[in-house]
Amino acid sequence: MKYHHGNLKEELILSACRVCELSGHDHMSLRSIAKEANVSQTAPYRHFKTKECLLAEVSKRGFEELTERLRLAINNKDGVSTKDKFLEMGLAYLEFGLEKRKTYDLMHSPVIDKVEFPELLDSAQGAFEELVQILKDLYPGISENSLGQKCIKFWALMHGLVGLLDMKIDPEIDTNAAEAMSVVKKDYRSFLEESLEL
Amino acid sequence: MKYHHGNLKEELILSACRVCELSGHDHMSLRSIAKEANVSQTAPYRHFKTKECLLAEVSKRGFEELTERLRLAINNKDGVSTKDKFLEMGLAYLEFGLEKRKTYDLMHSPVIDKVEFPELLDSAQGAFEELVQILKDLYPGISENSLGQKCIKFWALMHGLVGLLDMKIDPEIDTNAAEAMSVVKKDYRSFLEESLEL
DNA sequence: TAATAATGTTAGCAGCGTAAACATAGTATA
DNA sequence: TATACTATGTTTACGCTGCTAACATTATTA
Repeated sequence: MKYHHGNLKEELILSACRVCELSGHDHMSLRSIAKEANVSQTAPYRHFKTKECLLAEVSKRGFEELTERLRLAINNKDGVSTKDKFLEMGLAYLEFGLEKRKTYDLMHSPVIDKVEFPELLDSAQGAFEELVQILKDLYPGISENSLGQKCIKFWALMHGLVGLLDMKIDPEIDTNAAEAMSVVKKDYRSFLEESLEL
Repeated sequence: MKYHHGNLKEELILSACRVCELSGHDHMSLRSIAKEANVSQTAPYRHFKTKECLLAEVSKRGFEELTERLRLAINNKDGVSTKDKFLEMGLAYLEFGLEKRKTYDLMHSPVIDKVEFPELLDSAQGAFEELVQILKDLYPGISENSLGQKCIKFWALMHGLVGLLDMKIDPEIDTNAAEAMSVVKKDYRSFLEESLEL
C-alpha cells in the first residue's frame, strides 16, 4: 500500500456523496468515509478544513447536477414549444428533488452556511439562471419585476412540492392531505400547467 | 436543592424549544439542556426515550403554534371578506416561518421520522385542516379534486417562499435572484394575491 | 543534492448519545 | 403507620464523533 493516495480528495467527495444520498447528511461521519477510502481518520483534514467544507462540496455537486438536468430538459429540443420546455424543466426539477431526496435536503439544509462558500452560491445560481432564461423566452419583453415574480413563484412552488410529494402521508390519519397528494402525483404535468398558469 | 424537580419534563421541553430557535436543532445537545435545568446529564432519559423524542416534542409545539397563528388570522374577523382572510392566513404562515425559522426547519427536517410520532402528525394535520376549511369557504361547492389541488398549491407556495425569503442573497453575486426577492419582500400581499389567483 | 511543501499517520482531547447500576422521594397497600 | 412499589433523580462508563498537534513519508523545487 502506497503512502500517498494520489486522488484522495476526489474519492472522499464521491464517497461523501454516496453516503449522503444513502443515509442522509446527519448520518455521515468523516471517520467512516476515511475508513471507506482505506485511509486514516484524519487524512481528510489535509483536503478539507472542516467537515462542513466537505458537505459544502457535496452540496455543490448537487446543484451542478440539478443545473445539468434543467439544461438537459430544454436543450436540443427542436420543435418543442417554449411552454412545453418550461414544463419539462419543472418536471426535471421535481424528479431531481425526489430521486436525490437526501442530497436535495443537504442542499437546502442550514448546516451549511452558504455565505461562507461562494462557489456553492455560484452553482446554486447556475440552476437559477436556467430558469430565468427560459422564462425570458416564454415571455419576451417581460418587465424585470414580473420576471422576478414569476421566478420566485416557480421556484417556490417546485421547492414546496418536493417537500410535500415526498411526505409519507397515512390516508387513515389524514384523508384530506393524502387525497390532495394523490391528485397531484397522478399527473404532475397538468398540475404544473394549471398552477403556473400556462 | 431538592432531589426531585417536580416539573422537569416541561422545563426540558421549553428549554429545548429555546435552544432550538436560538441555535438550530443541530446545535442542541441533551447534556447542555440538562445542565441548563440544573440536573444531571442523564435525567432527561426518565422523560424521553431518546433525543429524537424530545425533538419531536419541540416540533409538535411548533405545529401547534403555527395552527394557532393560522386560526388567529381568520377568527373573529367580522366584516372581512373570505378572500382577505385567506390572504391573512398566507401572511401568518410566512410570518411564522420567518420569525421561528430554526423551529420551522426542525418541523420540516428529516431528523424526525414523523411516522414514528403519531401525535406529531396529528398537530401537523391540525394546521393543514385550517387551510382546507378556509378554502372550502372561499370556494363553496368545490370538488374534492380541485380542493386538493388548491391546498397543495397554497401549501407548496408558502413552504417554498419561506425557504426563499430567508435566503441571504448577495446582490453582487446574484443580481437576478436578489431583485426577484426584493420585489416579493416589498409586498407579500400583492404577490400572494397574484400567485394564488385571487 | 538539499531544502521545502504536500500529504499521509498516530495519539489524544473534549463533547456527544446512551445504557446500567444505584439512590432517593412519593404513592399505594397491608 | 409500616412497607412495598414506582417514579425520578445521580454516577459511572462505553463507544463514537470532530478536531488538533506532533510526527513520518513522499513529491517538488532551488
